[in-house]
Amino acid sequence: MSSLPKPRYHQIADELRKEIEHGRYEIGSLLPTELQLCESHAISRHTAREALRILINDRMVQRRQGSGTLVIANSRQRFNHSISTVADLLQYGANTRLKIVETHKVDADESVAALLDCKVGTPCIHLHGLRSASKGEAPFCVSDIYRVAGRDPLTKRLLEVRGAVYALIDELDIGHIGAVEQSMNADMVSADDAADLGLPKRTVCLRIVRRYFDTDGKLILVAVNQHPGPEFVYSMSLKQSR
Amino acid sequence: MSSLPKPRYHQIADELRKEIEHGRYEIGSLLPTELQLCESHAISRHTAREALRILINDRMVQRRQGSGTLVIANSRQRFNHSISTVADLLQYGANTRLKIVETHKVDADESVAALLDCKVGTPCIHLHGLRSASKGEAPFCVSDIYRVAGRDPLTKRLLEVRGAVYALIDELDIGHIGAVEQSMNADMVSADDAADLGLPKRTVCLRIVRRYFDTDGKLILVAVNQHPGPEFVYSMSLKQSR
DNA sequence: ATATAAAATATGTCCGGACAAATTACCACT
DNA sequence: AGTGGTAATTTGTCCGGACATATTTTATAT
Repeated sequence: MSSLPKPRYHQIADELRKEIEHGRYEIGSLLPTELQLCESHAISRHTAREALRILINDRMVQRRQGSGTLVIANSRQRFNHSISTVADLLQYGANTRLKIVETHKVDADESVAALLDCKVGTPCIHLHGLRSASKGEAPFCVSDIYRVAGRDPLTKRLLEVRGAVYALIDELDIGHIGAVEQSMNADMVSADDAADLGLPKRTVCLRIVRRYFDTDGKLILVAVNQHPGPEFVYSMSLKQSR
Repeated sequence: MSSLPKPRYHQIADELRKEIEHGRYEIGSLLPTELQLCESHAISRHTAREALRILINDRMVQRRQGSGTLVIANSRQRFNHSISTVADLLQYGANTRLKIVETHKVDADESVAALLDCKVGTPCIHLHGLRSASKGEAPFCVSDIYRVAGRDPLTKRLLEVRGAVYALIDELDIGHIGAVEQSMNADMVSADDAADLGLPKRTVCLRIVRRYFDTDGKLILVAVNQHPGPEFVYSMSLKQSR
């Protein structure tokens, strides 16, 4: 399927990236000019610019008219080292109580399709729950869990979930988690969720989306957690990299 | 200063973005083809493609060969903010432009005292600024920087800051950063800050508070960054611990 | 009515050109 | 040595063209 060679500009970008990573071009130094790249690689100026644009998108270089292409990082600025681990995350999950309120199959609308990286209309399962510190305590978080539906045992188990779970990943034998991608943004709690939590309608929340991947990098499920109010603070320490 | 007209492709991207935001093109629908844009705006195919590329970078559209340009979001999805080491943070700072709007001495009230871990009434300095991707672009973040005032050279340098800085830590010779503590919560943008950013009053924001410590663990300064809107997403990867 | 093949459509890759704008380098003058 | 002006260099904007590739639509066959 992808037996075709990469586009030329991709190859050149990869080459330049490697050279930067291996110290041929240090941070603060200039890459070859467009014209030099055209000459050294027998390409058009357009192709040279496309290659450099990839490095801009990687946040490895900055370009300035009249000046040149400055190296500002020596590796792709994409996903970076964790500041926490999957084990930490699983421990957090085990220390709180998730009450599953609703479970059903849905056909993915745009937002669910975006979460699960699948096509609109794909059959999915959706678990809706409330998380609290322990039984009897007021919930502090609304959780929505999504997975592409299949005929696999895990989908079946998720559809059968009732009541409270403490360690979702463990109790449902979800399998070995290879990695988790986590993203956060601020938004408003939806009207339904505000009602579930006994909150006014226009309540801000910190929304944390976690995508769980297995050891082969395949997406297992996505969990969307909404923590209402400015009082919920997510803290972490950044280490000095060495 | 920026009396020059914007490049044509920027204008067309802005126009298309507004049309998407106002519902002319719904999520899931197709934008005009390249050829249609060329005809309706009397531009070359190259310029049409540059305009659409801006919308790709905004994460508002996806393009597929043979198919067209699909709307996937109805507002700008601001770039992912992925920081997990001190070096990442310094790099991020160098890649964006902080325009210092206001600098003055204050006596710490309760909230500033809590930030700086000092007593109420302690003399402090406060820098207020706006952060944007580059000169001429709309600010996407309000920054407030605090430090306990002393007779030290750094306090003096901070009080003398004017205009734009790109790498605050480096340009002001702030010294060696040993660690950074970072916390996040969701809140509302203050009325003053909303006005600075040209936003409605009741706009949610992701507030990120960073406390910078030197290598001896002493607090250097605190920066409070407010990123308005649900479009700003902070992401990170969690690794499986070994 | 359904399946398959062919044609049309829409974006992707890559070439070339020209002029504009910003920065750097160089030179002349004080 | 410092300053100002000019020229050279480098990237940015925008035009045009051609062919390749992927998707959608249409036509044809069963």
